[in-house]
Amino acid sequence: MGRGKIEIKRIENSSNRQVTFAKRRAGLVKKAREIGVLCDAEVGVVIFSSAGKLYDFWTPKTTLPRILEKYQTNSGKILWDEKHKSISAEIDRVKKENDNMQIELRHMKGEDVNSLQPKELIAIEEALTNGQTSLRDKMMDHWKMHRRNEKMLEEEHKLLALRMHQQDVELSSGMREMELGYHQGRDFTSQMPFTFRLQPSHPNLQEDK
Amino acid sequence: MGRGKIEIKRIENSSNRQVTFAKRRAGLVKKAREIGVLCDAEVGVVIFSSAGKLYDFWTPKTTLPRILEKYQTNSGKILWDEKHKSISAEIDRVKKENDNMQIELRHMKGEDVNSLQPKELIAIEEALTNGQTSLRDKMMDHWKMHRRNEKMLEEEHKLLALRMHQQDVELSSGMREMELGYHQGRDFTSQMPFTFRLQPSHPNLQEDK
DNA sequence: AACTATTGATAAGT
DNA sequence: TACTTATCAATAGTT
Repeated sequence: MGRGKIEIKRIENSSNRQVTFAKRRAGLVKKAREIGVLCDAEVGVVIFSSAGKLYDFWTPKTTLPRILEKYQTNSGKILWDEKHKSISAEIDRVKKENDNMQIELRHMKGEDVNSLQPKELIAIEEALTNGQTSLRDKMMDHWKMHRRNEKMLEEEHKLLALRMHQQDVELSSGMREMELGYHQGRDFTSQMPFTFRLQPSHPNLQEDK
Repeated sequence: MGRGKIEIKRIENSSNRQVTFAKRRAGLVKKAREIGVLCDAEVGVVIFSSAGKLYDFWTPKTTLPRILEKYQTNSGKILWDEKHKSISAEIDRVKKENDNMQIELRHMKGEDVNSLQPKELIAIEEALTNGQTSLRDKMMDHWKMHRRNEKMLEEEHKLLALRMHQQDVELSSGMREMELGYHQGRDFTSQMPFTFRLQPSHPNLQEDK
C-alpha cells in the first residue's frame, strides 16, 4: 500500500528503515487500539527497534502484570510462578507462626484463657512462675553488680583522694627543695613523682555488653 | 477499509464482533510480523478475546522471558516485581512482627534479659505478675464452677434417690391396693403416681460453651 | 513532515 | 465458516 509493492524483507537503507519503522509502528498500535475497542479485547504490543529502543501499547485498564497473569493461566507457561509459590508458602508459614505466638503471648498476659483446660492453665502458670523466677534472679544480679560497681568506684575514689593528698605533700616539699636547688643550679623536674600519671579507670565496669 | 466506514466503538452484534476480531487479529499479527522483518525489530503481540482466549505472536528468536527481561531493563517498569514487591513488603512486615513477639515471649520466659535495663525488667515482671493474677482468677473460677457442678450433681442425685424411694413406697402400696381392686373390678392404672415421669436434668450444667 | 498514488485490509454481502 | 468485492485505510516513495 504505497507507491509500489515492497518485498517483506529487511530494509537495508538505514534511514528508510527508520522511517518505515516509525510509520508502521504507529499503524500497528492504531490497529491494536482499534481491535481492542471494536472487539472488546485486551491487547498488548511490545516493540523494540533495531536500536533497542522500547515502544509499547496496552489497552486501557490493562497493566502488564495483569496481562502476564492472564498469559500465564492461559498459556500454562511457568514464568515466575515457581518463585511466587515459594514466597507465598513462606508468608503462610510466617503468618501461622505469628498467630501461634500471639496466642501464647495473650495467654501469658492472662487474656483469652476462658476456653483453656485446667491442665493448660497450669502449664501457663508454671511458665509465668519460671519467667518470674528467672527475671528476679537477673534483677538480683543487676543489683549486685550495681552495688559492686558502686563499691569499686568508692574505693577508687578513696585511693585517688589519698594519692592526690600524697602528691600534694610531696609537691610542696619538692617546691621547697626546688627553691633551694634553684640557687644551687640543680634541675629537679626530672625527679617529679610518677604519681601524677593518671591511673586508667576500669574499662569494663559493666560486664553485660 | 471495507464496504463502508465504521466508527471505532464496541461492535454490539456478537457474531459480527467475533468475525471482525478474527480478521483484525490476523491483520494485526501480519503487520507485527512485517515490521519485525522490514525494520529488524523485536515485536510481541498479546491478544485476549473478550471470551478470554489468548492469542499471541512473537518475532522469531523472541521468547517471552527474553522480551520481559528487555522490557524490564529498557522501560524501568517493574513488571511482575510490582506484585513481588507488595508481597515482599508484607512478608517483611510479618517477619518483623514475628521477631518482636518472639523477643517479648522470650523476655516473659526470662530469657535474653541480660541486656535489659532495670526499668524494662520491672515492666516485664509487672506483666508477668498481671498475667499470673489474671490466670489465677480464671483457675479459681474454673474450680468454683467445678465445685458448684459437683454439688448440683450431688444434690440432684440425692433428690433422685429420694424420689425413687418414694416411688418405691407408693408403688408397693399401690400394688397392694391393686391386688385388692382387682378383685373388685376397679382400674387403678390411671391413678399411677406422676413421680414416674423423669425430671429433665440440668441442661446447662457447664456454662462455658 | 506533508503529500498522494498505490497497495493492503476489511465490512458487508453471499 | 469461507469466499468475494467494494470501499476505506495504510503507507512507499516523492517533495
